[in-house]
Amino acid sequence: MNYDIAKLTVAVPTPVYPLSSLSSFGNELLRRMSPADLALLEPSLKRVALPLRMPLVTPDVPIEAVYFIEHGIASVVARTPTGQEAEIGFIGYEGMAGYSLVMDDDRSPLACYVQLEGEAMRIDAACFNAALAASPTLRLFLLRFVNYLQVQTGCTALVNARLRLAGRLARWLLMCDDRVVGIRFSITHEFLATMLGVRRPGVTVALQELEGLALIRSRRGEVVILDRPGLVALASGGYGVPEAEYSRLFGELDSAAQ
Amino acid sequence: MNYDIAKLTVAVPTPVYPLSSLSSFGNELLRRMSPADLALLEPSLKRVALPLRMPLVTPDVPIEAVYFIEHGIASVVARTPTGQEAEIGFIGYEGMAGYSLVMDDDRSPLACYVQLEGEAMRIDAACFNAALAASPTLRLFLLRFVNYLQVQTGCTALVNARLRLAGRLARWLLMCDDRVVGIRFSITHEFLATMLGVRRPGVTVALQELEGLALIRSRRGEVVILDRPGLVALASGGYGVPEAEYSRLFGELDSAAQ
DNA sequence: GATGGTTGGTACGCTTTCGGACCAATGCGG
DNA sequence: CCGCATTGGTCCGAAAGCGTACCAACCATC
Repeated sequence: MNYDIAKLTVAVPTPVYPLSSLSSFGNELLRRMSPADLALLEPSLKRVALPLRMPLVTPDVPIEAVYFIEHGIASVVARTPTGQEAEIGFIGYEGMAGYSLVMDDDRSPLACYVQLEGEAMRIDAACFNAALAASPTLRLFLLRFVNYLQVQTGCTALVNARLRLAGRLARWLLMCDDRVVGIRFSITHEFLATMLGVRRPGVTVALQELEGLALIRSRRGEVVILDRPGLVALASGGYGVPEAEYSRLFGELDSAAQ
Repeated sequence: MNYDIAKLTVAVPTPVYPLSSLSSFGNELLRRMSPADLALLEPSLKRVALPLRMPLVTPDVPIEAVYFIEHGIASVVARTPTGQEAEIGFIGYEGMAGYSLVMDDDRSPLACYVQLEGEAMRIDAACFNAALAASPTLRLFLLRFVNYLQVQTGCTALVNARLRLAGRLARWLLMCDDRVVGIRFSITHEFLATMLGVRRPGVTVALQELEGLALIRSRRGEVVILDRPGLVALASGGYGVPEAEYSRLFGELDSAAQ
């Protein structure tokens, strides 16, 4: 476990908005939306656990609920009919799963499931849609996240086409590090191979390469980030664009706030 | 030249809506939006030529105008700071360039430019934003296209990770074929290499492979599709998901209507 | 502390793709 | 009709990654 559950229940700093005594959320979208929009959602939000591999969106099935992630990581995944899959979106406490509803659709051909266990604020699709219908500003606000995710997915397509495995792996580790408390996280080679769309032994070798450069430290089922700038350099431009986009759209992430 | 300019000026079938005498558009979004929403946009729409390589969206620069493509093809392209690029979105008469405005953003880190010359209905960003502000239904309608494009980009990321060059090339040719009148189009190997993010000689070899399977016929600066089902099979699942998504969101494309 | 499932490390030959270079064919403009 | 830029075809060695297989290390459980 690489985050502190206890932290979720401790006191938070002085509220800025009247409502914020109720809005001690780890999720950046909930933290940053207007108090009025948050008030619309809040009665229907329920804190739920996100166990490993829990499906949040099932392909071509109506979306049951939206999840504002508090911590942990969910991946948006595309699959070929033959069962090959690759990660095309990476969502942590800065985002939400089930974003298709924001675009007035009720389902998606892409899957989304939990990759690093955590917690989320869950809201039923019906309640969420009602809030969207009631507040144009809520939809516009959440569309910024959709916009960001589109950029992120585009960059994933770019690095998949252009970068070698070590570079793609470095990017993935950086994105994971951005969304996790602390500098280490639990992850298996097998899992990384599925996400990156490569062979498992390839991941082993690539991790060794990164470890040889003293950028990470790799243990059984665990990776420790040692040198972020080094990883960014190795990702050779594949990391940074979506992150800058998020900052532009939402302001800087306060990583200490998580 | 692989489309018929003259066709743009000939009479169209009997209108369904009162407005449709004015709405003889090749663009599917303009054809399918509600008459009221079309009426909002129509006074500001201007038919413009899309010469090869014309930039429609410049990265990190405010979007000047939205282009509803009548024919021809625009590509959304992601670039690394080092200048490597790859195509992450493919837009023809079924879509629009400058879609970031629909998500209430005024710019994008992704470039968009013309890859196959054609024509578009252009509308100034300010006019377009005014129409969006005036009509919630217009935004919801165009969000379906954003949704579709997100799926398409995701599939691009998937095939870039999983498919070999011949498969990715087959997918690209199919997508091109879907958006072009006739079974042939003008394209250089160099250009395809840039789009797919590979070496130019690699494209030459892959095209020969497809030609050897009698799926296409390749001439200098031109490709002819001979066997669509064969290409779909070779793309091994990489083609079809976004296309089905478009049909679900907008109904079947009437390719004869173009 | 034996057992068995999970996870990680390694090896092998093979295919794909790369990077670079070079030349041939094409077709346009003078 | 010639010259030249564009485009396409080919070749080379090298690197990356694949598919497969096998074994070692680790860990939970009994």
